[in-house]
Amino acid sequence: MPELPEAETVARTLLPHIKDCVFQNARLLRKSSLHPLSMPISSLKGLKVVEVRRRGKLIILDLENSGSSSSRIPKSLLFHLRMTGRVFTAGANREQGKHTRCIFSIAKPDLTPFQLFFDDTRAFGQIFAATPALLDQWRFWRELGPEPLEIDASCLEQRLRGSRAIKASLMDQSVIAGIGNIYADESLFQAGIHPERETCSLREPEVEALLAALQGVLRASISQCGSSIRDYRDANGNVGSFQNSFQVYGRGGEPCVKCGAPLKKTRLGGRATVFCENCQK
DNA sequence: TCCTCCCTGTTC
DNA sequence: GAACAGGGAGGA
Repeated sequence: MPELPEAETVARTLLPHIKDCVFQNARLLRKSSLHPLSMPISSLKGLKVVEVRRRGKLIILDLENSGSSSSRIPKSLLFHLRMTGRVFTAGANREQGKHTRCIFSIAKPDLTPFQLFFDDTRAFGQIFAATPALLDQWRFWRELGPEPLEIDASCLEQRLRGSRAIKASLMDQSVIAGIGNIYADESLFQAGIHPERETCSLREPEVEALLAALQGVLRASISQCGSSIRDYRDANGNVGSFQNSFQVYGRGGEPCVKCGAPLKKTRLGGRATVFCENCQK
């Protein structure tokens, strides 16, 4: 389930492959894999990749005109991997797979062209070719919250208003960006906070502990190239290893690493939720 | 604010 | 052959 650390890892591993490469042809194999607000992918032809970065769970390729003519409006290509999306490069001869949704052919000037694949088994992921004006029309983008690794506790406290369950707030991308089910459960456990606590009931030290846990878990996962449950791979096809460090996610019924009591598994907001009733209040 | 749906492979 | 995995859109 690609969340912030996985998107960060894909962006980092993709960059050296495609920096300074120019988009040529593109083939969209499943219409619904293109965001409805997106420009046609053919409009990327002739654009050069100048940067690959991440915002929340989104992977963003910044593009600019490779020639001297035509418009200077910056464009970008965004990937949202959702659960099973994968972005990777392959040789010019690689055939489309069963779950390939889009193929871009790209090349560095005067070098052999190759391909940028977007595969997605469950087809929830989307690509979005955009100008800044188009992105502004996308409500999700407009309302995307701040990066959790760049905020302080007072900022988080301000954003955690209202009476919702804290886990629902953490996973709300307009509150903070990039947190999904795995890192919400893991950070709440580390901070000793019950996932159903109302956000407005959290005291200042608890918010500080929560942010510290969140940032610690995200940084640790990034340093281990993310978590691979089954589908996730980086741009080189490698798995991450943070799944070996999970303390609660996917461990319902197993003993708590802190107190030994069996971890409780419930559903919260339609999502599987695992926590320790002893350690999380 | 909460629920259902989208989608497909895996597990029970 | 049903349950489950789950981010976000859209509706109740």
